[in-house]
Amino acid sequence: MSTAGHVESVVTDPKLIGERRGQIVRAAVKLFSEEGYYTTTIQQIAREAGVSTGLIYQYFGDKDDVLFLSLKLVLETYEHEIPPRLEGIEHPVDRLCMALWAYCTIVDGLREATILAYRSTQSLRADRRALVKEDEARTNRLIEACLHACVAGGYMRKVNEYLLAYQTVMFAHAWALKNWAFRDKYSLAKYVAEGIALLVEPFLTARGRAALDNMKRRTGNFSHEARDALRKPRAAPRSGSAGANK
Amino acid sequence: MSTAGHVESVVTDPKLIGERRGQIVRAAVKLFSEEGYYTTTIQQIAREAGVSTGLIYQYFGDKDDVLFLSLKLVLETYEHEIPPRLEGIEHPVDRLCMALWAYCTIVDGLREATILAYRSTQSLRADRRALVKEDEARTNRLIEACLHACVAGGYMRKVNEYLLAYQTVMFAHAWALKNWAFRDKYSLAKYVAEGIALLVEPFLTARGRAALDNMKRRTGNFSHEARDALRKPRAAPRSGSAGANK
DNA sequence: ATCGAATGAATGAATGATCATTCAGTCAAC
DNA sequence: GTTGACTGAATGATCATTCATTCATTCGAT
Repeated sequence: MSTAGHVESVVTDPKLIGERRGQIVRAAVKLFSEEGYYTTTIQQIAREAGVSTGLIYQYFGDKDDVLFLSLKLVLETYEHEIPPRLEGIEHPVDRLCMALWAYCTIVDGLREATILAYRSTQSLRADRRALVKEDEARTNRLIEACLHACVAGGYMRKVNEYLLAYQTVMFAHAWALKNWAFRDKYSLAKYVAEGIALLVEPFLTARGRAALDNMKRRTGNFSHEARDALRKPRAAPRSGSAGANK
Repeated sequence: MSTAGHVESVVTDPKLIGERRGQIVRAAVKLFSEEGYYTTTIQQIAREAGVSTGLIYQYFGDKDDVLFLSLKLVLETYEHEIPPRLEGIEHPVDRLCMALWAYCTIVDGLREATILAYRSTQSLRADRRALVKEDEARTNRLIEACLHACVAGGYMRKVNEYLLAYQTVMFAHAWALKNWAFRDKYSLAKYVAEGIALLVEPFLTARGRAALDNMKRRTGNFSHEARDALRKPRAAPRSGSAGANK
C-alpha cells in the first residue's frame, strides 16, 4: 500500500460545506433517478457528491437508508411546494385548478424522481415504506381538501372526493410516468387544461361552471403563469372560514 | 441471443414437455413480482421452475431477456383477456363499462405483476422497452375504441378520447398500485362502480345516461358477474355485425 | 504564543458476499 | 454411439461495507 502519491487533500471550501447529508442525498436522487436504485453504486454517489465512499456511511446507515431519504426528499417537495402556490387564492374552484396546475408543474420538474418513487418504494424496508406512504397520503389530502371546499361551497356536485383526489394525483403522476406518450402530443399547459376538462369541469354545478369560465377568462386558460391573476388584489385574510358566501 | 424464433422447434412433440419457456417465465413472473427484478436470482427462478440454472440460459439470452418475456406475458394478458369479455355485448355504453370492469378484474388478478411492470420496465434494454410500450399502447387503444364508439353513437359528448382512455387505464392500474390505500375502503366491485361514476357517467349524453341506467338495472350495479346479463340473449355467435338495436 | 495530545471528519484500499454466466459432464432416447 | 436436453459446481465481476490511516482542528498546559 502506497499512500504516498495522494496529495489530494480536502480542498473543499470551508465556507460552502453546509449540509453534508443534503449534498449526498441530492447526488443520490440524481443518480437513482437516472439509473435506478440497484444499478447505482455507492461509489458513484460518492463521486457525484464529491466525497469518499466511507463518508457516506458516516451519515447514513446503509444504502437502503440513502434511498429512503432520497424518496422522502421528493415526496416532501410535493407536499411543501403546493400550499405556497395556493396562497392568496380564495375561490375554491380557483384553488382546485391551481392545485392541479401546481402539482403538474412540480411533477414536470421532478419527472425522473417521480418515476423513481414508483420504481423503488418497494425496495425499501417495510417500516420505511410505511413512512413514505404516509407522506403520499398527506399530499393526497391536500387535493382532497380543495375538492371538499368546492363541494361544500356548492360549486361542485357531490362526488367521491377521496377517489377523485386520487385520480387527480394520478393524472399529475401520469405526466411523468407516461411522458413518452404525452410529450409530443401536449405541452404541459395543454395537458393541465385537458386535466381540468376531465377532472374538474364535469363535476361542477352551474355556479361552479360560472366560476371556472370566469377564471379561464382572467388567466387566458393557464397559458401563462396564472398564479398572480387568481390572487386577491390585496387583502390580509389570514383566517378564512370556508363558508361560501354571496 | 435473439429470442426471435417463436415457432422454433425447441420441442415439436406435443407429448414431451412443450412449454419449458412458459414454465420458466411463469416462475419468473411470480418471483419478480414478489421480490423485484434485482433481488431475484436466476438460481431462485430455476428452483421455483424446477429446473437447473444452466437450462435457463438455454432458453433465454440473459436475465434481462427473462424480464422482458415476463413483462410481455403480463401485458399480453391485458391485451388478450379484454376482448373476449366484450364479446357479444353490443351497446357501446355497456361495452365501455364492461371494458373497465374487465380491466380492473384482470389487474386484480395480476396485482403484483402490474406493479412489476411499473417497477421494472426501465431496467430493460432500450429496444425491448420500446416493445413493451407498444404493447401498452395497444391495450390503451382498446379502451379508446370503446370510448369512441360511445361518442360516435351519440351516447357520450365529445371528449378527449385519448386522455380519457389513459385515465381509465390509470384507474385500473391504481387498483394495483395503490391497493394498500383502497383495500379496506372498497371491494373491487365497489371500486369499479365508483370508476364508472368518475370516468363514464359525467360524460354521457341524456341518451347515454338512459343506457347506463338500464344497464345498472339489469346487472344490479355489477354486484355479480355482469357479463352474461349484458350479452345479447342469443344470436349468431360468430359472424357479421348484427345491427345494434335499441 | 507554542506545543503536543485528543478529537473526529474524511479517505479509499481491502474484504467478503452475492450473483450472473459458463462449461465440462451426465443421461436418455434413438 | 451420437445427439441434445439437462445439470450444477466453478468462475469472475461487481459492489456494499469496513477500517486502518491521514489531516485539520481544538485546547490545556506551559
